[in-house]
Amino acid sequence: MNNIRVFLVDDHPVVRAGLRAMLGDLQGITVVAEAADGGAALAGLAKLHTLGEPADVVLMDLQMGAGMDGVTATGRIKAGEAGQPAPPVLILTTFDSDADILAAVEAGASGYMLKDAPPEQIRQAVLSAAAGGTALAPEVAARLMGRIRNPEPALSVREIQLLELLATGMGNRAIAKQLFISEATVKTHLVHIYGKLGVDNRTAAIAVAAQRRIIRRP
Amino acid sequence: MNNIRVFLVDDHPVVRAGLRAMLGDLQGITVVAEAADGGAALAGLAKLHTLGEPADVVLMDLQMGAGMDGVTATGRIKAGEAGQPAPPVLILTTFDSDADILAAVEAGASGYMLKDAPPEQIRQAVLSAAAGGTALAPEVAARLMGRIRNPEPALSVREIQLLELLATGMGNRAIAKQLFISEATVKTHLVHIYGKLGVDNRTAAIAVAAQRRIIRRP
DNA sequence: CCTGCGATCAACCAAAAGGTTGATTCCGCC
DNA sequence: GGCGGAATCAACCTTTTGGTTGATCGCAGG
Repeated sequence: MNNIRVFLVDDHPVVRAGLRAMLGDLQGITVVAEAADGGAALAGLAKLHTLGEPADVVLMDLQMGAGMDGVTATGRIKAGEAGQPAPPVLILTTFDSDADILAAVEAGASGYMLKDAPPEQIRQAVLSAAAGGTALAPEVAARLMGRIRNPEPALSVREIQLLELLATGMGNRAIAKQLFISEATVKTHLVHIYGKLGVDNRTAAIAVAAQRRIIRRP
Repeated sequence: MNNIRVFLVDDHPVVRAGLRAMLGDLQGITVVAEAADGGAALAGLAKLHTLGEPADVVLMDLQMGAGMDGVTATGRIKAGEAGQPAPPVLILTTFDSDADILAAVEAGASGYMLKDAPPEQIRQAVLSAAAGGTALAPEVAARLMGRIRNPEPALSVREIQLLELLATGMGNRAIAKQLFISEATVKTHLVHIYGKLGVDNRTAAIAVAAQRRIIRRP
């Protein structure tokens, strides 16, 4: 059986319709179900599973809130159901910030594509993911390559996390609470961040991080 | 002739496909052309015009860069070609910041819808725009109402100037030097800015200002 | 002409952020 | 098994910001 069964997850009906139209026309690919958010996606996946018709690939939009959870949760299905491997998750999103990419890869996504990619690229990514491979948009791949090549200040995941909260205007105290750590630790992280970004205050850190696309700005 | 001729403008092939599928099914609506950016859109509109088959509605995504220009430019067609009215422009975007909405309305858009709106709402908006009416997404309408009820204090030119330097990560001392004023004055301005933006520190001010598009971010 | 507002500055105090030193724990790696 | 890096926290100190009060100047509008 070489018909690839795709599960769409995106909160925009327009985008779902687009993907459906775009992928549905292609022979060998069938869109078997859709969901508007992470919760519905998990329910849908479970249902398909019990029907004995599991999806082969999950195509998921990455939103700040529930998106990431979706990936990790999908991964957890794998752990729970021993014999049945979880479908690979292919992220399809608008932004290409380091923070997003790293988070997605770390959460176990097997691909990261941008929404403005040409249809053919998206199709290829789906095929590749279904075959157990990985698929990165050229822009994303380039960014990752750059990260490894440049011994440039490699920020840790935690530090990027911090940076993101920083950019929302939160004070050290608020950040500490949010991350369940002490203010002292926040300050330590900040000192490290400043050092790595070659900067000496939080505002400049945000400016540099945003410019280097370490964090996203909508 | 009651067949509505729609022109799609969106840089995401996925979204264009979605809209095409979503609107094309509906009787009385035909998607006659598409474009990926403002420039191509203008060229396409002109071409349709010379063919004697002008579009009735332009459905346009609003991107930071060229999107807004597209609306104004479309408006300019109207001014140029005396007898031929320009097609109404319906904005369809992801974000609903005050600045975006205001800018769109000011530029002459005849509608502002959000991409996560249900298909039916989008169809209604297209029909309404084609009929010469306006269409606002409920969320957008609510936001506008809120603005009228309690208008946000406008920042002075000087204050925006400050904000811009602020966003580069400069300290008060540096800003003072740059603007040839004293640190005291910088602080005074900042206090005013914080008040107007409803914020209490510089980082949050930048976040809000950026979100409201009060300052640029490349 | 007077009122209001933007821009400018000063002095002062409280709070937050920045910087340093040092210490602990938990990893992964050679 | 030890080495180094990431993450965590504490105590202490300096600098920067934030917040307040009050004052001067110039210009636009009623």
